[in-house]
Amino acid sequence: MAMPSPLPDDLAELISRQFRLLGEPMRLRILDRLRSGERSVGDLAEGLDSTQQNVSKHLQTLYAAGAVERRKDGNTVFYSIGDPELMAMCDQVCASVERRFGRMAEVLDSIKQA
Amino acid sequence: MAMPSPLPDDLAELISRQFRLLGEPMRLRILDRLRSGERSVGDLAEGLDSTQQNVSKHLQTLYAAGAVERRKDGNTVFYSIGDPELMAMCDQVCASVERRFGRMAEVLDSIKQA
DNA sequence: AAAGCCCACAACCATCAGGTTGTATGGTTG
DNA sequence: CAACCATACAACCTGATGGTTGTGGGCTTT
Repeated sequence: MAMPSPLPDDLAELISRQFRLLGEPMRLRILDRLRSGERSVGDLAEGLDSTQQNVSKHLQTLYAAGAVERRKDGNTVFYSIGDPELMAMCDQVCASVERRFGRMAEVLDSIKQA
Repeated sequence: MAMPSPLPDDLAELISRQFRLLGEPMRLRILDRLRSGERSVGDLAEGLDSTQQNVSKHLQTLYAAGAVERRKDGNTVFYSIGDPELMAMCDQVCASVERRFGRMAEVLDSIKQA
């Protein structure tokens, strides 16, 4: 399924919103931690060396977008991956970045040899 | 190829930068117009109902990231898609958004019937 | 019931990036 | 050479957003 052309303004807005969701390092790092299974807010905050409030805020954003799921147990809340498709996209971009850096490394090597 | 876990801060920064590149409606719309072939800056500006300066600025951003290519002919500059992989990602997210809205439509219908 | 823990909400600040306006640069045309 | 055109550059304003701080609200434990 492809994008309709010309891309309507409101659809562009929706798509860009999805990309912006993944356009913050902290959110990517949160999602990364969730790959190994569900985690509590405090657990994430500690592991990511951030504040509970900040992590909670980002989790709200991710949750509102359907990127993560919630499970409440006692007074702790566990979050987990809610959209495997988004994770696949992260992998895809990560691979792209690594390829790009691979090419950069080759260029640097060729310069070094000259 | 998957993301390394735990995701290093600098890699998270690089990946998020890629997502942010596509996180602006105007850039998505520019890329969309380029799907049908190379376009000049003024051409794009007119079609997108924006200013030449604004479109040019976004094109610089896209170019710096390798998302588009430049070709100069006389005193006009033609831009074209530089990274088909990014376009595939746009399609992917667009499809995801449409699926999501499809589900929303279903829910709304079920509510309406109740 | 009192204290403590975990999380969410709200207000604030600082930063960043998109849009606009004005202008410079480089190439073409008369 | 002068006028003109297309593009790029720079300065500015403003809205959006990430991070911090303070606090409130559940739930658990003793």
